[in-house]
Amino acid sequence: MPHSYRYPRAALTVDCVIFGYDTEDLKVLLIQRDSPPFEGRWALPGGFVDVGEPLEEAARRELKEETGVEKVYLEQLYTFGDDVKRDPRERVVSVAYYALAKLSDHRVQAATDARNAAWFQVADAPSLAFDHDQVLEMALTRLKGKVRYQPIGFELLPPKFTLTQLQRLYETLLEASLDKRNFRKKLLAMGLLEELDEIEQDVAHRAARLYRFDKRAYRDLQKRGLHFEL
Amino acid sequence: MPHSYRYPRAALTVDCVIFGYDTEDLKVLLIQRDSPPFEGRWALPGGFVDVGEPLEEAARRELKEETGVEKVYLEQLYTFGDDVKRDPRERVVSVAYYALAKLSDHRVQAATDARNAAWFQVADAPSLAFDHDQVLEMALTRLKGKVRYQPIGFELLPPKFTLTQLQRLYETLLEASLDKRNFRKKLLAMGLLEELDEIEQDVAHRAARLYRFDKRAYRDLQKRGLHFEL
DNA sequence: CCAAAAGTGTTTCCGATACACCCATGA
DNA sequence: TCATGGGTGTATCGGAAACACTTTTGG
Repeated sequence: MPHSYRYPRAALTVDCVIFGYDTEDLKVLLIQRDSPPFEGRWALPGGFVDVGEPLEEAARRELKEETGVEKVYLEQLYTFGDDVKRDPRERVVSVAYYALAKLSDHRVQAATDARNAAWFQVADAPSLAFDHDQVLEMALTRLKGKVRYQPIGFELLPPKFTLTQLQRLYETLLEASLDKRNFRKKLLAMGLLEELDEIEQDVAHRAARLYRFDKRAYRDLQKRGLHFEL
Repeated sequence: MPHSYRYPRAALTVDCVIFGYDTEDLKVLLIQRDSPPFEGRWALPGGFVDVGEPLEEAARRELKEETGVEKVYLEQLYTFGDDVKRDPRERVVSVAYYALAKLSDHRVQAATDARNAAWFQVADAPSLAFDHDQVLEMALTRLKGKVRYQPIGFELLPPKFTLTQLQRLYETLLEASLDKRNFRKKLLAMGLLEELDEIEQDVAHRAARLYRFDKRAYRDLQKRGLHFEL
């Protein structure tokens, strides 16, 4: 026990809510705890922050160690530290992040690690360890809110996608059905979609054109002070 | 040095960006540091979180101790911990909050405490200690964004205010000039303003009617799933 | 009576919404 | 040839924006 301080200190952790999307449903990646407290319960991936480690780096490290997920969109969500007993062992303050992963890239990883990891439909996720239910709920609220005015939805889709896939994603996130023609008109009018000379493969009907999100155009849009919306 | 841990731990602090509004300008309350590091420099009020203390409680305590401000609207902003050298002494992770204060209630306090405290115009605040410039900037961005879709502007005004005062506040926050008739139409149409049978006093022209923000009506609005906007 | 701000409606315009049919492809 | 989804245009509606003069009050 070599590290001593004048006053007691809280432990500092990071937790990650990793969202994925699966042509139908919004999913979240959970790990099953292999030790107390809450042994056997599902929880958000996360762990202790090293004293010399930037917060976001800690979040990415834990993400990779526990689930194999890397190189994802990651954003700080909220810091949970109002309930001093949220961890039964001692005072733990946790900085929560949420991540958006392209499910296609991360299908296999789930079962590879020492810990048991699995994608759950957000709608029927089990009751989680610690206050992680609350963290998940906040992440979901944030995602649903943010998707309206920032083009983060694209982080959940493969790099090349059809307009119908994009529309389904928005319909899932916004919990609303959208008009196909109006949706296309709006999205294409923004000029943020690059129309590719490719079409989807292996479908049992007319193949749809593929598009790619144009990051450069979005940055230009931002510079001109304009906003993405709906 | 009675408190020992297996691994070294970061120190945990809270910092507060306290905004006030003064019929003209947006202000921020700063304190002058009386000890190193950054002795003499202006900084955001804040300090260490006690191990048994909820985060928000720590923020309110520091706010009161250092500036006398209490009972304000307070909301978590962001947790700063990516730069491991943001405090030159050791690793410090800081949970930042922002507060909205009615300047009228807090005019005197500024100079009362042991530390030197003062309201600065946000536009010409001095360069701050630590990474507090960055914290202030983020708080400002958040305030400007949030004011559009949540009725938090009222927290900056006295309980009874005129429509012109409210409009000036929004013009300041949004950095835009608004049409008087359209502004009034819109705000009154929301039904969130309670029209009082009082008028402002001691003005050298026709006295304006006073209004009060109707919290109950807002809660009802929220329950019906509707949003405040602009 | 003058200065200063309060208060008040209507028209115009643009973006949001509603809506239905033909086309291409693989089975 | 049939089932499945892809792709397309127009008319209507409603809220946002533009816009100027009269009223009240104190000095």
